[in-house]
Amino acid sequence: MNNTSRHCLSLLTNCKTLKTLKQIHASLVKTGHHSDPFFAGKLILHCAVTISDALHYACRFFLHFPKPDVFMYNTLIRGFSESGFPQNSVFTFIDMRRKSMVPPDSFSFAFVLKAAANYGSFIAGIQLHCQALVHGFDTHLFVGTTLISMYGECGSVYFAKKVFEQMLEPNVVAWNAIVTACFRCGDTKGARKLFDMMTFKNSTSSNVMLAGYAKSGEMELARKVFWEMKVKDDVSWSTMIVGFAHNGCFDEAFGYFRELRRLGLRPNEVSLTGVLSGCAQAGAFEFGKIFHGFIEKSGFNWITSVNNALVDMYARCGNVGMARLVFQSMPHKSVVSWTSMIEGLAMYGYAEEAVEVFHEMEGCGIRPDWITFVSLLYACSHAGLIKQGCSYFSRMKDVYDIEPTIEHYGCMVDLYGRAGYLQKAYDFVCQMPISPNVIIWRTLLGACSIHGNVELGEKVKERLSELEPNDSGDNVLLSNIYAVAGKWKDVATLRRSMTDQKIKKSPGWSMIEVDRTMYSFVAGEKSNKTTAEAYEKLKEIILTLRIEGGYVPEVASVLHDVEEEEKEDSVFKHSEKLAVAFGISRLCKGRVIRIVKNLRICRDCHTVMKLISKVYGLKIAVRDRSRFHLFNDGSCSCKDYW
DNA sequence: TTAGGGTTAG
Repeated sequence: MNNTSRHCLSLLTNCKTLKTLKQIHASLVKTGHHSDPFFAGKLILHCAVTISDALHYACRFFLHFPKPDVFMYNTLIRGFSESGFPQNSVFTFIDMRRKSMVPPDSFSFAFVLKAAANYGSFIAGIQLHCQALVHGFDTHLFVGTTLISMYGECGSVYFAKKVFEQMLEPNVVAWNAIVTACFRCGDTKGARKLFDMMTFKNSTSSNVMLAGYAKSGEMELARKVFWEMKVKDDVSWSTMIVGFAHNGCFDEAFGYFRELRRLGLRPNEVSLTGVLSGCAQAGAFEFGKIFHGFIEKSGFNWITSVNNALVDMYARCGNVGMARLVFQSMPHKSVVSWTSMIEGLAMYGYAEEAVEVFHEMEGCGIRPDWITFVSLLYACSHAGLIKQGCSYFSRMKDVYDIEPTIEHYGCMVDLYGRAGYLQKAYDFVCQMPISPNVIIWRTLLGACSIHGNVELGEKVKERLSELEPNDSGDNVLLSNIYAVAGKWKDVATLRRSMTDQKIKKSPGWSMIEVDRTMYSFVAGEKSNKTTAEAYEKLKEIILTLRIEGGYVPEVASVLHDVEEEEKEDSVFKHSEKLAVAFGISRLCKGRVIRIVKNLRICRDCHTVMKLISKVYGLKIAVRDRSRFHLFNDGSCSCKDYW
């Protein structure tokens, strides 16, 4: 290789943007390197794999190339697969064999099988398996392992085991692959059996077990394997931390993170995104801030995934301003960063801002993906932007060629339903090209509950009962619809049938962080000291609100047909009221009160929060199951539309 | 070629 060639190669390797890539391409043409498959292959590799928005450039270049070799084909197959177009990988593989008569090598199979695994296509996978048989690659170590992993992803542990059994001398990687496949297909016992049978294990083998147990929610078994491991690498630690966070064990996640630091080990970006995700789910703002400080100090603040997790954490912990600051200071923003910001703003009802961010994103040349549109439509539905919502729904298909998924349809049902166009929402569901799932019907039932439509509510509940007969939430929603309409007989019948079928209402809980401890309150629970303290404070607050704020309890949605006074008593037990009372009693003045709740906030609690914010001059952030409510000076950021 | 992470409608 001469100096010019070496220079071209180094330019290609360091190229980061499509613009410089085009310049390098031009210089390759000048020097005559462009028709050399080696350089052409490298060029495509960088277009397709390294630079996110340059795949189309790679395709154009590839199509005009006179005789692409197997390396070029493999690169394009890999590029399609890694950029989220797995079907195109398969088409390219077929083209390679049929049109160009280029025989595939082991890499071609490995890449294309990974693509088939990515979109979980068992049919494509089995056809590729046949091809591998024809070319004699099925017992090849690399290809065999990818086949096992593909069958695992496609849910066929039977075929995965068959491939494994036919391998002549499976190495530790193949063993790890078959254990992973068992876990993916839910065969936890099979995975354990194979793990115990392994004569040689590497650190990945144990990490596979940790990940498998963590994904099946078996954290105790994961913990056992973890502490039995002689050498724990950073993947082992991050698997545990993330595993705990995903299984709702936030204290454990934070504990393992602390232990990791106590041992003098440096956490990696995966552990950090894991703990941040834990903070986001739990609403642990103070913890989140500590991790942010650590991230700044230890230089993780240039990593996009860590910043994305920070944006999400701040948004979900009630501080969308900080989420914005982190977002603005990010050195590089991916589609996930933009989507997280849109989603964050949408949760607060700041739909106009969310739409603005979306247009800014388009202006930067970032292509939105299907999740971006879910967030954007969510923003519109939660703020009553019906026209815009409809227009983005069609824009998604017409401009970006993104096929709407059940999630997008769900947003549209919510958009119409929440705004009161119940018949339109119902017709929309009936005309959907995808068959509606429980969530779609539940969204519609929720809308019927907001707008008090008994007739449609009953019709929708019937459909829900066919799909999921024993859901407590659905029964409670219908019961509320009856209660608001004053149909106490129907309420009683429904509640009797719930008792008969042993359907229990899931209790409402709220959490609040005080002095870096998370306190949780459950509706009606009076067993401990903190709850007693909260009840005492709440009594005093309610009295103040009655005198100074003119508060009258809204008890319409209380289930039973009982006396008004009893109904009042029942709404005073709501967990978010207890949490806010506890916050007022314990937190120093001037601090924002942040509450996380598992159910939707009720109308009476919403009123109380608004009044507290005015009478006590406090800012309160309540995250309910679906969105944020920021109470300040007597009003809420949701503009009472939720 | 095997293991860990961020955004997903109610």
